[in-house]
Amino acid sequence: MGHRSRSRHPTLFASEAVDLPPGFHHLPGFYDAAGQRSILVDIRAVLADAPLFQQAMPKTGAPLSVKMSNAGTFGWVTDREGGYRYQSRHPTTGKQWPPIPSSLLELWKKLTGEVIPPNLCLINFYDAEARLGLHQDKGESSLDAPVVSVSLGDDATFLVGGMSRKDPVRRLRLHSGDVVWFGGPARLIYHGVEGIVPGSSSLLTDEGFADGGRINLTLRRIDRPSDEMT
DNA sequence: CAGTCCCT
DNA sequence: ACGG
Repeated sequence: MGHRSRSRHPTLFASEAVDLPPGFHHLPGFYDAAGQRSILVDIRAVLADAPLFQQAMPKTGAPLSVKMSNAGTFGWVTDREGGYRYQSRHPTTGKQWPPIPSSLLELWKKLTGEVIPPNLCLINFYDAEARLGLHQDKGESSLDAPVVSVSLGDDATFLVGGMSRKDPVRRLRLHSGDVVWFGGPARLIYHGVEGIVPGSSSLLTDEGFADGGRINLTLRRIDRPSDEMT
């Protein structure tokens, strides 16, 4: 530790200053190590009650590589027969989703200033092979409310597009403890996850997730469940 | 169209 | 571009 070796290469600063779309916010290092562990403990308890499960695309039945679960009044669910929808019960256990941990409700209020709390927390688990193609978070009735996202565990290459599928896409490296949120003009922006960097964080393995990986939490507000939304 | 596959 |  004898000398300062931090790079001050100008292009590094330039790449950090990537201009993101209006309404899209990246807060690197929002949670310190203790804060990350605290949320992960909450999520581990949620998952004990509402285990991760494999979802599938509407009509084709193509499986999603990201394993998911939910907390809140509603959860995001998709399968071949029913398509994208919000429902109050876990598809395999039949139980209602556990409540959203208070730490995440506080984050939502602190960040967005929204008076109405989120009622859906989607839990996404990425193993070494998991990806999530470019998509829009639509279907929610409340497009006024933003989407808030917390990254835990391994780094991810996040894709930030535009309002059209063919708009140019930026890559954004997300680290454990980062928070991203988007609303207003960015609420329907195309986004996705190109992949993770396996083994880049020890948070999950330290907290008992044997194989590591990445957990992402997304908070939203929806007004009602739905049978299908494409 | 939150999927996979294949091509310039 | 595809098929569902």
